[in-house]
Amino acid sequence: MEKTRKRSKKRDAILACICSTDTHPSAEWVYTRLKPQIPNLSLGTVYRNIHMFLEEGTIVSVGVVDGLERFDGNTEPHVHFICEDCGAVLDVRAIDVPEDLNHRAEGATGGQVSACRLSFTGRCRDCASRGPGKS
Amino acid sequence: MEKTRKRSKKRDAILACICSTDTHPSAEWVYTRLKPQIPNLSLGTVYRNIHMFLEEGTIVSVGVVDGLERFDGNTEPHVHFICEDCGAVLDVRAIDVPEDLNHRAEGATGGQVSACRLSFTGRCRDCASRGPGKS
DNA sequence: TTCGTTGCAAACATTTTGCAGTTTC
DNA sequence: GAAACTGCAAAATGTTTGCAACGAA
Repeated sequence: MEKTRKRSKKRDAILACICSTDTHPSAEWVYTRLKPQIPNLSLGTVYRNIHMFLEEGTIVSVGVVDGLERFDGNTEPHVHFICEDCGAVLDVRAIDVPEDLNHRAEGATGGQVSACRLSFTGRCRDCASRGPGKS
Repeated sequence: MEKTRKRSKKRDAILACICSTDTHPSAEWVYTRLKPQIPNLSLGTVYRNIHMFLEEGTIVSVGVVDGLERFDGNTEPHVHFICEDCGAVLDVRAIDVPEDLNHRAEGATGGQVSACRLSFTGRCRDCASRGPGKS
């Protein structure tokens, strides 16, 4: 018994919001951004829909940064840079994920690989240029 | 004014616990494992010390899996496999992180790279062999 | 004796969930 | 009209923190 899915304006808006930014937003970010346009939006709805998108593969999780899970509407495998200072998540287009890596990982582990994540952590250019101030 | 650090048996035990396993444990896992030997250990202490180890670079974070942050006493850069089914985090020794990647990332982003993380997600061998049952 | 460390419990922050009302088909 | 979707608030979860007692230097 499959669960039929109905359309909803809020769902459309949430997905559009995630896909129209390169900030790799968190649920709260999406909520805050949509709230002015959709005053009766609730945070629970954002979480519920994001979870749906993840399940169906429409979006992807970039991981948890400073306690907040971050998402990406770009489901193509690509490399990320995560700033430890400001929490920014940036795409690194100059480096790409080696093609055969997933297969090699399956061979090495004997498991099934569904995704590969390659990311760097450090201080982004803006934070680095603000001087060596640690935090 | 530097903060001098005093020795503590609990701290030693926590670090030893993390370094003596390849399960990439969570704070709670460490707590549960040490509790029988150290009955008056408290979870807050585990968190506090883990945070200390992270700061000084004695251990490393592997990321958040199923809402739990996981740690690794092996600070050498290496590849991980994360099972979506059972939450296991495994080392993938057959694949290694390309050497010059951090430098290339710095060049590409203009920032300072402190670490690189390469990980696969999927179903581990044990879970995969249990048949295609989704969850 | 000094100051870092700890237990304990309360505080926090993020995410999930139950339910009653609303929207979509 | 049935079933999915949503707002709301309460609950659940993982982590942090304040404070008084404790332990190492």
